[in-house]
Amino acid sequence: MSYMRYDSRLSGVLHILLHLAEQNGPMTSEVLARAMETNPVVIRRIMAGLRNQGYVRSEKGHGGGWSLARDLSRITLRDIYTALGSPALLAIGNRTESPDCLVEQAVNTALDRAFHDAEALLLARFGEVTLSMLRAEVHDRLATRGEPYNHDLETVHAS
Amino acid sequence: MSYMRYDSRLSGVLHILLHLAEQNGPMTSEVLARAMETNPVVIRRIMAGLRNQGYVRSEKGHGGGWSLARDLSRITLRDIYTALGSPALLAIGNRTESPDCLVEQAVNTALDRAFHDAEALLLARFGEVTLSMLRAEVHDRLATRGEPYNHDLETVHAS
DNA sequence: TCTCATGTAACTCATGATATTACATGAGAA
DNA sequence: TTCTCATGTAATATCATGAGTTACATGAGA
Repeated sequence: MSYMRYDSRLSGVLHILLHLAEQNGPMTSEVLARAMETNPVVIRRIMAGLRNQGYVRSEKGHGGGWSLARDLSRITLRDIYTALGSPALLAIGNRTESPDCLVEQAVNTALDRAFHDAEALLLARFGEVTLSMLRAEVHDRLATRGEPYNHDLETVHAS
Repeated sequence: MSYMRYDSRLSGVLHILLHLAEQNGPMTSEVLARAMETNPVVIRRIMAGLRNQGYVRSEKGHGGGWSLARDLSRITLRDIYTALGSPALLAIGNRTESPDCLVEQAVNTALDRAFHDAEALLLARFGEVTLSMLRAEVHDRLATRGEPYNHDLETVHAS
């Protein structure tokens, strides 16, 4: 498997949650991992965080797996981002935290302003979008295409 | 040396350029590397890019080193960012580029909008700030403090 | 009690950024 | 000319991190 230069967990988790929403029963880490082309343990690790925040449920044993614990209209992208532990948003930053050098202080101040505003913008955008909006968009696209309804994860993500 | 979780080259280079501006003659990679707590070769690699874009000059031999090749008022943070090869700004991104799955398409579209706007904001901010503005800020801070003038890199960055 | 599924610790592996080594090139001083 | 200083750059090594993997424990249902 090739490695990402950036963190794609948010993208991956949203994908999983939307598939769960179109599903009757729970889905196993095994199945989700195949679809996401990763390892079941990785799925469990990520989903464990969401479960602790009350977004999903997990059940052991026969017929067990992962399912949604809350209505999609009450979950924003920002909620999920936070539930993932608020990973770093920016790939660039200052060389040092609180330098003695005045020159460096000036550089840091200028860059920090820009960094802070960009992060605030991202978070604000994330906060405006609920998962139910994304689901609606999926249904719109399906309707536009006029294709038969198929949300089945195994079929869609067949390798 | 401890490692950064993000790219701090922009921050480092700006710092170097502002110190060069307060300097009479050229400064060697050796001296700059000590101040930036890195290796002279790293300095040369980074500065080589800036030289090719016409922002700095390098001279070999006795009395050689790095010096500015353009007025600070004609260099924006964005210029330097670009000269560094426009490194990635965001630390998060989509799992896949152009997925077949409609659900993933919807997720990507939503996230991409936010990502794009945040990047545009950052670049716009970078474009508004010239290095001469930063130098002015340094001088303001010095004046406010009422301290004696000292831009000497070796002194300020004494370990 | 057997199987399935999650829970989690421990470990391995791949990658990319940075650092280091080594040597070539060119400029000025002696 | 020759010595020293400084950049130019290829090749290599190091290190932090994220992701993947293995192994085994726990608990639920058939």
